[in-house]
Amino acid sequence: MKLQQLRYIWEVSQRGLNISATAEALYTSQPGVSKQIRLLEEELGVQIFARSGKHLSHITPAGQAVVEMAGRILGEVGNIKQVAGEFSDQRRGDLTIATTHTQARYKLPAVIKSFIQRYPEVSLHMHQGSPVQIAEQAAKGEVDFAIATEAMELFEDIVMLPCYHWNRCVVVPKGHPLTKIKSLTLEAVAEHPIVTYVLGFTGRYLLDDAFNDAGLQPNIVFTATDADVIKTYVRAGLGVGVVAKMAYEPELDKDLVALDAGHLFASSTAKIGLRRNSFLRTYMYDFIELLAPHLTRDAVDQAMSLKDKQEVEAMFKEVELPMY
Amino acid sequence: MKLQQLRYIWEVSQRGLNISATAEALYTSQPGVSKQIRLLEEELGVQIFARSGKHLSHITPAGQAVVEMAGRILGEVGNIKQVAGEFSDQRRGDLTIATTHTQARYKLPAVIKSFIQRYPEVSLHMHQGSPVQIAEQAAKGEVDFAIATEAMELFEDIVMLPCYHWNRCVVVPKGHPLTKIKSLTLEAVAEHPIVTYVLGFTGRYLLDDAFNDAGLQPNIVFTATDADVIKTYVRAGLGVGVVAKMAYEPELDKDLVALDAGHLFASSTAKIGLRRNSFLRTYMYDFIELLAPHLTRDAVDQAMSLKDKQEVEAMFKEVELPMY
DNA sequence: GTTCATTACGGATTCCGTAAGGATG
DNA sequence: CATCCTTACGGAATCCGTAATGAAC
Repeated sequence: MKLQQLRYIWEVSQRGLNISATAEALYTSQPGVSKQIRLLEEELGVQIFARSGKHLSHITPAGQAVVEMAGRILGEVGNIKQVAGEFSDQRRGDLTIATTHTQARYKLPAVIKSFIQRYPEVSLHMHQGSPVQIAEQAAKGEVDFAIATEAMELFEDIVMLPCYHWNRCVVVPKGHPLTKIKSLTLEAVAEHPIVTYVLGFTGRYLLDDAFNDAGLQPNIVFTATDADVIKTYVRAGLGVGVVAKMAYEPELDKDLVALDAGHLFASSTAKIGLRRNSFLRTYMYDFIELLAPHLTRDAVDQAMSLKDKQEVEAMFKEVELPMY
Repeated sequence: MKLQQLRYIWEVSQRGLNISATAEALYTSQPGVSKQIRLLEEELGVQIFARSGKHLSHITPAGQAVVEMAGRILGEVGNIKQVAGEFSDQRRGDLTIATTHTQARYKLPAVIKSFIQRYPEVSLHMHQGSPVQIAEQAAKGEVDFAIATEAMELFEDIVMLPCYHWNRCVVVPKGHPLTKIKSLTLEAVAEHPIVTYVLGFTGRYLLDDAFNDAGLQPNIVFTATDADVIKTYVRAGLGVGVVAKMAYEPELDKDLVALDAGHLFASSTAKIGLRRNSFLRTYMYDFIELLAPHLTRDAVDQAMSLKDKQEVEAMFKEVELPMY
């Protein structure tokens, strides 16, 4: 049995049982992968993948179990490398973060600026994607962190730590009728066409909930995955925008007015997702603490050692998170 | 990084940092081991073992962490093999048990007889040793089970499941003065020279405790690690024997008399020790259940998933174990 | 002086990539 | 017919064992 064979079956299982795609992703030849898998199956005396003719059709029950254990092994191998890196040079290494537009664009720049000042030799990689993609990458160990507001609860292997709350504002062009009202209400907002996030992004569902609960049927004329696009269409006069408050930048958005809507919608919580049982480098702990000062090294370690998500939630129940 | 390299550093760390001994134990050449370790260290960029000249002097902190993770990886590799064996043929495989003389000689024969009837194709290996050796073998994964009365609590990675209680009897030659008393007391026993187990074996410490608590100073003239030897010296007239009740065999020991001493000493509990996180074959579950009927597959799985020994103890608190 | 780890080197094995073949949908 | 897995084969890299060297206790 070889580590590479385990890596092959793991990757194949993660890529829809496609050996060709796996070989390409691992920068090797496809017959090589095919052969090593076969060798492993022979050594173990069980089929891992069921073939229909020359195509892989599904994973056998035995394969299911083996692949799962292979995943754990590969995780530990990654940990060994991390530990080795940590001991060989505290200041060097890689940090790979997957996050959504909202975080990448409005919240993370400041954090990253501090971080690269402190760790100039760590090479930083950012992956942007949808909440589901992000969480998946973290669950598979492709990235060190996932930072998002939603979807991370879908993966069992992820520990989610709450970072901060945030809420929304309504952005309108200067002089818009809504700027004339003294206190903003859902009813007032619902009278105008609305431009906001796509479902599954940036807490969109909380917005729908609020209107539903108030018995209102808002006219959502346009949805986008990020606030930059939304603001563009608000400028074009398509409607009023509902975006994260932190997406309003006074400097750049002088032509728009932001009306606080924190009292209209339930607040969302941005979380950082870490793969369970992963070893964290010192600079990773420091990054987390820069992002969310209450997440000290000790707090992170403690949360990672808990068994289920409910215990983690309970652990942070009393903590006062900042609101943006 | 290769699995063999991990196996090498793991074995070296377990064998007092002796590469030669490790190479021999793994049936390979010592320069080969030396080289692979060096290659791994180069790849990881950290020293795992500190050298003083040409001797390994100690494990570095980094090495400590790496070796620990290597151990987990090797454990999972073993599990993969077990799973594969389970799926390829339910009836074939290996079962390796480490146990003490008392269990091997008096309790296990019946269990094993049933077992080999049910699983004639499983090849059975028994390792006999001291309680500490046994527990260590189980902790390292060298054997599937450890069965003993003591010492297993010393290893963090072992889950101990209580199997049955047992207590002691006093064996004397026919016609011995003790056979004349109507109810046996500690005081009566203490008046004679005693032959019993050595410390660390078969609950010897409970025997000392009982005499101490009664303020008695017994005259222990001979100790052995097993009851066969003890009985031999009782026959020779050296003294009265204190042995496990199950060690008295009416058929074979017709020349001796066993006097029940269950009321004089606290009872001991024989336990089976399993390595945490290990995958068990179906026949292993069946073996355990033959040994201790209350340890069903579900009960074992449940106990294995518990975090610490105290929880396991609590789980079996209410269970009535047989007494031998 | 014995034990023990490293270096050097040659043979065998293993691994990997290219090219060709056959099955599937 | 395009996709995809398997087999076949040759070159390269790796691994392993023997022998020799050198340091430590």
